[in-house]
Amino acid sequence: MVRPRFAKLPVHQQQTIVQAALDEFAAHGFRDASLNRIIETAGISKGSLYYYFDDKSDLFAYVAQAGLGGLFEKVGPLPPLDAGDADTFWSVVEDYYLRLTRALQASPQVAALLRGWSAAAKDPEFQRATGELEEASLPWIAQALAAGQRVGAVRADLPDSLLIAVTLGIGEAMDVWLLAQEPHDDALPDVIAALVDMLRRAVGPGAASGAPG
Amino acid sequence: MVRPRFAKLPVHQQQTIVQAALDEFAAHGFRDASLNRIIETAGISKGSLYYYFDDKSDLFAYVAQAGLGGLFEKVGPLPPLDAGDADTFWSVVEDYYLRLTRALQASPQVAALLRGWSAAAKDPEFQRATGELEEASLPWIAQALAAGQRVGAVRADLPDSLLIAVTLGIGEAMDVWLLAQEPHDDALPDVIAALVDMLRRAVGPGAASGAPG
DNA sequence: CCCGTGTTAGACCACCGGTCTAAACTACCG
DNA sequence: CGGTAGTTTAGACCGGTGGTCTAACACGGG
Repeated sequence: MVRPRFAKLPVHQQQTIVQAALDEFAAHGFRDASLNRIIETAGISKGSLYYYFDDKSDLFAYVAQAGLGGLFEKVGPLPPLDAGDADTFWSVVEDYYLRLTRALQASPQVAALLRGWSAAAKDPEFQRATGELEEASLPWIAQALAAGQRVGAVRADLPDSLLIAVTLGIGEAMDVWLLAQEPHDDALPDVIAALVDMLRRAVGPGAASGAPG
Repeated sequence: MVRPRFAKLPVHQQQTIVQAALDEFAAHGFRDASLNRIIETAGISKGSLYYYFDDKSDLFAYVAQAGLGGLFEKVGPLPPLDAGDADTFWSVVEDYYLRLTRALQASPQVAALLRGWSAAAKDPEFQRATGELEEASLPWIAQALAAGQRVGAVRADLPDSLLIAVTLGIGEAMDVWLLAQEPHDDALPDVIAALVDMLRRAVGPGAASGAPG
């Protein structure tokens, strides 16, 4: 995190570097991205890169943060989730998820970046750098679930950590599956609805099981 | 796949190599495992290793196959899933999942191996070597889902690929969460029941949603 | 002019997975 | 027993990686 220096660079040079890194990370993922290729594309030396960034993870974190920032700027903030009843909660989730998906489809490089993220997320050194981002998103999801519980849209009979884990797991499965599909834009709302409904079934209240607990 | 040669080695030397590789892969995952450390631990030269195995992935595939073989030997084969009704299907799944989890808890190294597997599964070169194993397990899950659909235990209104993706996602989330918990062995059945119930809610038939489609 | 500070270039390091060749070992055959 | 063909081993070597370090450069102020 030596980025104060980086901010003092001329903007177009910042953009050159960030763009080169984004290209490389999006194309090859975190681990297979090559710093040598990045500096070659950006036209800077290795010394300069390490003058502005701590290491590879730091660079990735910066690029990812920039990408995510642009994304959420387009999507807008998440509306309050506990303003209505359970149905409202889930329709807000569905709507927001749809907008997020559309934004991601419009920014395929950012989407590729995030895909590579989950692929490398187990790397401990990688976690250290992106920890802030993940710590920012994990309570985010915890808060959403808590809001859901407040309006009776999310079950409260299981540990929070389990609900979070399953939500993340389903979310990742959805993302992977969505990315593998061709984007039939007109069919997307129905698909998203089905996906969110699956999540609702899993983490919503009410039993689907016929077997006695 | 040069392993015919490997089979001709004295058994204890095979074990030495496989054990060294298992230790390394379990400790560091696929990508961060070092062949140099493996050959140092096993006391062989790099030339020898590459005389018996094509490359890193090949070695991993062999070790993983051995580990999985031992695991399923302990757990036994999956009972037929389409012999009864929907409740039977899900109770068989639950029972088998419980046994698998217990076996994994008894073989933490194999568990670590599998964890590292899913982490590196996106690596294309890695896929090539473990392709046989994955191709053996992926239709496995597809067949299980198909059997569930036959007895009305699994919904049929969504694409198979989506059901598979979500099942895998929930499964991985369960695994991750289970691994993060201390193994209270007596509470495990209830936990597994809750997890399988979540899966059943998501991919089972019947609507949990109150919102109109 | 000179100096100090901020910046850059790129040689260098240890390590990686993988290749290759020459030596060593083994086994068979005359 | 000697020679030889085939198998196995050792480890130097290759291009690449992320990361370090130092010497040079640019440049503003006294």
